[in-house]
Amino acid sequence: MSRMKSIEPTINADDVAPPPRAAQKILSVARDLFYRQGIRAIGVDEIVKRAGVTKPSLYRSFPSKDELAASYLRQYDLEFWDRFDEAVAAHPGDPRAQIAAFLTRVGKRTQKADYRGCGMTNAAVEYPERSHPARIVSEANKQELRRRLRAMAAAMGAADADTLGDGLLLLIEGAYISGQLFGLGGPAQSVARNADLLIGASLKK
Amino acid sequence: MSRMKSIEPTINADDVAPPPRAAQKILSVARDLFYRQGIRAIGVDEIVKRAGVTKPSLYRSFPSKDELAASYLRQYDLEFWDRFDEAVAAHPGDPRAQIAAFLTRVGKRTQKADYRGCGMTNAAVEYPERSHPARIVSEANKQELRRRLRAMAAAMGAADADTLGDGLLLLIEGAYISGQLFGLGGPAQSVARNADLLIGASLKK
DNA sequence: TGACAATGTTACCGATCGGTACGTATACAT
DNA sequence: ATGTATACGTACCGATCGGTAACATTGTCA
Repeated sequence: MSRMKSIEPTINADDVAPPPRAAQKILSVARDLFYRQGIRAIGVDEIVKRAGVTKPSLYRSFPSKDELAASYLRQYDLEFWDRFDEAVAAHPGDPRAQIAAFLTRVGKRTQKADYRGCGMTNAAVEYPERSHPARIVSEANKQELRRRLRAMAAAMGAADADTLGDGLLLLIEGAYISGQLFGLGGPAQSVARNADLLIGASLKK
Repeated sequence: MSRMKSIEPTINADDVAPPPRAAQKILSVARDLFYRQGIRAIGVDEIVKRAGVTKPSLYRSFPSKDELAASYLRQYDLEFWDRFDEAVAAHPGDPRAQIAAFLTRVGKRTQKADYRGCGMTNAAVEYPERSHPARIVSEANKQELRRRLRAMAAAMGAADADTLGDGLLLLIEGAYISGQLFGLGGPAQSVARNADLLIGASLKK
């Protein structure tokens, strides 16, 4: 009720977005809290408090907390593939360089102070049940990542493309976890170098 | 520390400080539930119910749920190094074979139906706060693992031992996570093969 | 047997969990 | 103005969270 700042003369001309303003704010806050603290660690009360809204607003835009978590991960999925495709686009037709570019960036990100790993991976750890909405999004993302890594390994001319693709996936997941386990100076900073060594050892002679 | 399992029916000569029977049962049940479902997902009520005891029994043996979780991880730590040292002892003086033996077993375990990854790693994901009792145990375990892997890499004669040791750690953590993310047929089954390729590529020529 | 300590039990605490019934404020078309 | 639809807020729900006070039972010694 202390919303006395109606200095604005008429209606806001810029905010023409049809989806409820509250939903966007809620998702934005939830994304931040879920990633940094974990999904189970954050209650809906804290989300709505920090978003400056109330609970019914949350439940009008999202059917449940679990679905809100799934929405957070769907957004995370989009941003993940943006980053991935950015590395791919930077080196057309050169999958080895594409991997190197992607992993160099991953390695750098893991060295940042507030790094908390991969939101997808973390969610899967928090929710082992296969049917959980958040986990379904997470599993789909990882399946697709595996598919693409194997395809890139094949394009590199690996002797055993599936094994190399899976090896790269193991290194990536290891970097995500190690990045949040060890802080600065952790093993994750060497992920690009190790991946390149593994690739070199996996190509057809 | 009186590690003899005496069969004497008389007084317990070895077990000088008899840990309460209830405490053992509680820890056993907690270990199972924490590992399979996650620590945050399990309440103390469920633990005591399944253990056939009541809550005060739990809180007389453990100061808090967080400390119970830490105790679970301390036990996990012991069993982990048992498995690790078993692989080491199987191939004296041959660190490359030791790693191969350990990772072959890890790869096999990840293919079991109820595999839920590494309890240490999972706990660290669940509790990002550095000061949490469970996370402290987890971090110590991982630091030690890193130290030993780097030492083994050096013993193998790696060109860059620290990088290889860290690469092996990334593969291992990746296997833990991938094992629970993808079920059967996941990337984790190739961890030993990929590790061997990486080792081969990292030795001094 | 009696004394004592360890262990187990009943019943309860305040706080927080995810979720909802229901009334209110605002915008726009008629 | 008035109807109508939509967005938002107040107040509350039962269940469960981790944790505890007070009491009953048990086993082990002298």
